[in-house]
Amino acid sequence: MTTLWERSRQVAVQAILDTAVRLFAEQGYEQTTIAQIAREAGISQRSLFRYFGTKEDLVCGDQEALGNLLKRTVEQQPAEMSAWDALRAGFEVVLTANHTPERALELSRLIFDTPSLRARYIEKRLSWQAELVPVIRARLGNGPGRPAPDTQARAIVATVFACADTATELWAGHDGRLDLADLYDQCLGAVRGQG
Amino acid sequence: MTTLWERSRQVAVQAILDTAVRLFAEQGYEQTTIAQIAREAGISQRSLFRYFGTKEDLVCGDQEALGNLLKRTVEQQPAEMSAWDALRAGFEVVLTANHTPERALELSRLIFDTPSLRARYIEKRLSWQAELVPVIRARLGNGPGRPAPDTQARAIVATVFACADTATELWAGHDGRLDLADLYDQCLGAVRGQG
DNA sequence: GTCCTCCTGGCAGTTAATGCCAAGTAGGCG
DNA sequence: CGCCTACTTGGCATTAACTGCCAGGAGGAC
Repeated sequence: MTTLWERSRQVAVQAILDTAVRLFAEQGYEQTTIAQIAREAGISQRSLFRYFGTKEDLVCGDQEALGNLLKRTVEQQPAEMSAWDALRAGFEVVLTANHTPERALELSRLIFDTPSLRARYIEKRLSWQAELVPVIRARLGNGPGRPAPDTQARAIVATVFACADTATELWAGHDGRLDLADLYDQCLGAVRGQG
Repeated sequence: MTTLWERSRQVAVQAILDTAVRLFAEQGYEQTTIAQIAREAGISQRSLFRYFGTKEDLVCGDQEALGNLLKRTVEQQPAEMSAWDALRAGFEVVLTANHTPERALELSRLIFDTPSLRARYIEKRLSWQAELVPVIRARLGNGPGRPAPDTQARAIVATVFACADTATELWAGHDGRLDLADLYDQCLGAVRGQG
């Protein structure tokens, strides 16, 4: 039940999203105004702000869902798997669940080329990081002479995200011709010594 | 020559900065308007925007200088020093050059607690990263079977910044009672295996 | 049909930020 | 000292992202 509203809402969201991404690609993010997107999507400016709280959410909005997916996937990895491998597995799942590669490439380029978008994107990712820290901490063995588990977990999560980000940037810079998972492994290998 | 203008400019900048930081600490960043800062600092709103291009620059403004300092310091490390050690040395210099610890703590907390500020801070950080990549690449030995130097350099720089950020967040969370350089080493150690 | 609920659109208002122009001030020069 | 030039300052208008408020319309239960 309560389906028609939700369905038309989904349709509206998709129409707005398509319009926005098209306009951003055509004339750039900063040069595109909310008024223009609303006009071309056939919706009022006021309602657009109800669907997407901010202009940046038009690009980074569905990151929320990906964050949850990542967390759930990492949690479900076997307990004997190391923190690094569990995160790697989560990253892999998120990659395949993303969008079509073309769309993902378009969005990645938009984000990496627009400072304010990139900042916003990372801001969202920081909240995933925070949520992942306890999950990773639970997976760490408390070896002797190691830093506090919290510090350790935070550092590991931050590093994994930094490498994922770097890999994505390289991937977008090469127009998606390289394999993203490969790039991720290379980045992590460069950091952890041939990992 | 051209001293009186520069001197009074310095005075004005400092007065604005003090007013702004005080107001931010008192009532929060979002709740403080540019108009209020300008009024209390005895300057017109228009001139305030000439000194500081954006509201966020009132907090993150001098990060620019720190970025340059970091880059120069890393460049000047002996050629035989590893990329990791050179970055570590640069980080150390930046730490001591920062501000008084109290001021640094206050600013760090403000940044970490205010999403838009944190986003802006990361944006600045990303531009340092980009500038540091060629410096680090020049320092990498082209061992066999390694990833492309560019990938390697980007990954290393991103990781170092991720650890520095994590350490700063932990430091601010503990009210500055822990040693920041220690935290940085712990983070990097957790990532690189007892580094 | 009636009522209730939720969504939508318009309108006004706030805030950050930018361009423009007139007025003021420092400093060099006769 | 008086003048001219260079540069700064402040007020005004404007834009763009948001937000609150309120009237009106479209589902859905009875």
